[in-house]
Parts: sequence; C-alpha cells; structure tokens
Amino acid sequence: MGLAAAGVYAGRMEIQGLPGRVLDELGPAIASGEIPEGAVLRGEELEERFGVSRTVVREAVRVLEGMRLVASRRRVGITVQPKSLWDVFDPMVIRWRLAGSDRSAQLRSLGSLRVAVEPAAAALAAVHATDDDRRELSSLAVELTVTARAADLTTFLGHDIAFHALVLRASGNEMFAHLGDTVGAVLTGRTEYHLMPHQPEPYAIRLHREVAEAICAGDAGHAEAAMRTIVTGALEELNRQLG
Amino acid sequence: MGLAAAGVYAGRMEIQGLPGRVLDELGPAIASGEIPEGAVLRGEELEERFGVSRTVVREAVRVLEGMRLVASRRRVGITVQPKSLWDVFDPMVIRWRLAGSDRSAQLRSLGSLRVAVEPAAAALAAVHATDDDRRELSSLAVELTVTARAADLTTFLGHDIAFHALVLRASGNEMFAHLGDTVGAVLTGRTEYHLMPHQPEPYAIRLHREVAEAICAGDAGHAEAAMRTIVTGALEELNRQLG
DNA sequence: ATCGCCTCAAAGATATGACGTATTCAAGGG
DNA sequence: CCCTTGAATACGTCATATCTTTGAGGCGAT
Repeated sequence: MGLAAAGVYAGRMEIQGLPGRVLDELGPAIASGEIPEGAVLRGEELEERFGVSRTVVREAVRVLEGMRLVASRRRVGITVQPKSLWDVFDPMVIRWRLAGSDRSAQLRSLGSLRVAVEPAAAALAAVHATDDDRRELSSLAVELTVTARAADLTTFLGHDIAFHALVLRASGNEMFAHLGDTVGAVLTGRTEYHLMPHQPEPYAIRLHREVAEAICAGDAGHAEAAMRTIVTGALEELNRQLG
Repeated sequence: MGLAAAGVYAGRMEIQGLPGRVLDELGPAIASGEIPEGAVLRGEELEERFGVSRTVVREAVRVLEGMRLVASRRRVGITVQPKSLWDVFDPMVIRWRLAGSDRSAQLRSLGSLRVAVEPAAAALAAVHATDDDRRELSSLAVELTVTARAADLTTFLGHDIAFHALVLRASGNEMFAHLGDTVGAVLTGRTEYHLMPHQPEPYAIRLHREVAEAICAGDAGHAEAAMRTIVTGALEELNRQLG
C-alpha cells in the first residue's frame, strides 16, 4: 500500500448496545430542537417509548447528562438544558446537530473555528511534523490534484479530509489533532448538502499544494498564510450559500 | 450591583449522586495516568473499591465511555483507552488533567488553543458585541487595572477570567463562547501553580485595555492584534516556566 | 513416532438487560 | 410547620449474550 493510506479518520466508536440505540434516537431529537429546551421527560415514559428497561434508560440519560444536554433531578424528571450549556465540542453532539435542523448554525460555528485553528495548526506543523508526516502530506497533495482533475468527488473528499486531519495531527497539539474528525464531519456535511462548488476549484487545490510544500520546507509563515486562505475561502463560500 | 458582575463563569454542574462520587475518583485516576492505558478494570472490582452497587458503577462507566476514556466489552472488562482517543475537549477531562500529573502538557495544549482562538474571537467581538457587552468590557478593563495596581491577585484573577470569557461570548460564536470556562480553568491553574509573574505585568494590563477599547470602537484588526499579543505572551511565559 | 501448527468446538468469564424493592429527596397540600 | 406523595435513586438478583480462552483433535513435516 502507498504511503498515503493513513486513514487517520478513525472508526466511529459509538456507544454499544441498547443504551446506544436509545442515544441515537434521543440525542438527535434533543440536539435538533425537536424536544425543546426546558421540556421534561419522565424515565418511565422513555422506557415505554423505546421498549427498554430502566437500566438502559438511566445509562443513556447519564451519558446525555455528561454532555450537559439534560439534567436529571428527583421529583422533577429529566429536563432538557438550555442550549448554552451544551457541550458543543462533543463529537456526538456535533454530529447530531449537523444531521438536524441546526445544521447551518453548526456549520457556521465550525467554519469560524476552522479559520482560527487550522492556520495555527499549519504553522505548528511546519515546525513539528515528522519526516513521515511531510512525505504523506506531499503524497496527499498529489492525490488531491489528480482526483480533482478527474472530478471524482467522493475520493477527492476522502483525500481532502485526510489532508486536513494530517495537518492538524502533525501540529503536535493533541487538542488540534482531535479536531480532525470534526473537520472531517464538516467537509462531509458541506459536500453532502452541496454547500460548495461542484467542481473543486483549481485555486483551492493549488493552495493545498502550497500548504504541503511550505510544511515540508518548514516555512511556518507561508503554511499558515496558505491555510488561512483556504479556510477563509471555505467560510465565505459557506456564508454565500447559506445567505 | 455593578455592571461588571456578570459572573458568566457558571456553576460546575457536576453529575449528581453516587455515580458522581465514583466519577470524581475514577476520572482523575484515569486522566492523570495513574491507571495506565490498556489497564483492565472489572465491574465487580469497582463495586468493591467504591462500596457501591452495580447500577452505580455501570452508570459511571457509561459516562466515562461517553468521554472515550474507557471502553467496555463483554468477557474482557472495562479497558482504559489510549490517550489519543480521549475527548480532550470535554470540560471534565480538562479539569481532571489539569489537576493531575498531565498538568503541564494540558496547559501547553490549551495555550496553543488560546493563541489560535482568542484573537479570532476578539476580532469577531469587535463586530458582533452588543452595546451591553461593550460597556461591560470597558468596566472590566477598569477593574483589571485597579485590582492589578492593588496587587489583589484573587479578585484580579476573577476579573481576568470574566474579561476573557466575555470576549469569547461576545464573538457570537457558540463554540468560542464555550471555551470561556476552559480558559477560566487555565487562568486559575496557572495562578495556583505559580506559572506566571507574581505581579500582573503593567504591559499586559495595558493590552487588555487596548482590546476593550478596540472592541468598543469596532476595530477588529486592532482587537485581534492586541489579544494575540496577550495570549502569545502568556504562552511564552508558560514555556519559560515549564522549561 | 514425535513435534509443531492449525482449526474448531466447548467452557468459562464478564458485561448486559430486566425487574422487584427500598430509600431519598423535594414539591405541594393540609 | 408537618405530612403526603411522586419521581429519581440505589441495591441486589436473575437471566442472557457474547467474547476470550483453551484444549482436543487432526494434519503435515521432520
């Protein structure tokens, strides 16, 4: 296999079993606003709704409580917390919101986050990337160019995700690295919902190559600038599409 | 009460009850590395260790599983996941790591994150802040100056936290806003562990005033630049102190 | 014939799911 | 101010599912 086969975009690692099933239904319902802030759910009600026992409901609720989506109080029930308290950085919450009616708000937030983080990550990567990282980055930049020319959107998306994830990881900052999956979700989302040009823009591709070259050369300033151009461009495109 | 009393730094909202107690002990033990990666815990063992029932252990474990700190598999037990999978943005995980032996690594990561995010937030705040935000920001800048001169470290810290949280919130980006508590934890941590000058530096104070003024004036570029100087300075100081 | 290795099936261990009961807390009525 | 009451909370037991281990058997090679 080629050097480019990293596949950093790791498996989903969902929570298993029945609590997972409950979560997959309840979480999106809350995150999308279908169950509004302040709504009160009773445990027993959830048992019936999902046809599971208290054990399962309670475990699922605990997880939601950990994400600050709900709070459970005696004599009151399970209360949906105001949005402002939610753990908006939790990967599950992000995915749920991207899948639901909050999608555009979530994409905007993530867009700004990318503008802040990715250029900084590129600059750090220029300093901290390993030789393997640099080799793979070059390789991905080539793949990106090739698949863009072939207008092969799906594999192009895959390489794009891998590229950005690699830059974030190569920064050497664990928190940046963990945004790789999130960025992947954003890129996937905006492709699925056609929030970007249908043909990858040659200029954007060129910028990706520039980022790769600058990181390989250890030129932090150039890497940061090129990456900033990429992500601000993406944010502008997003704002254009969403009005 | 004065305009400055926002107290955005919301209450801790810990998970309640016995599972919370278990979490408060088990979480830090894992996050600090005291229980190493790959270690396997059995449910029954945890029941004995904490003197609680299975229900409680299982709910606590589910929450840890939601943070990706552990994975629970049949016939094998509860295994501590490799660090690279942890949800490093989870506020609880951050607090646990800041309290434990990972403190310096966590502070470094957060330092870089601040450098990336806070200048961007300041620029956005210059555009999106409400009039109330601007008034309160000015007020906080004054308080900061006064308490710094009085060398009143504790209240100074409080105002510093409120200042940065307010800028993040005023950016209008929910994800930035949620980093307010995290930044608060960082500032508290570095004060507690004496990782900063014992006297607030007059230059840093001046920069805070500049940020406030720029945001009030709607000058995004200046706000961003001043904030960048603040956070890069903090990061450099951190690197100096940690070697 | 003995050793080594592979395959498959039984066994054992552990999480998982469900449920009955008791306790605790807080809201609301007397 | 106390009492009732409703709901979450906590405990313990049982049954089930599923994974890992292990060991028995077969097969080939030396």
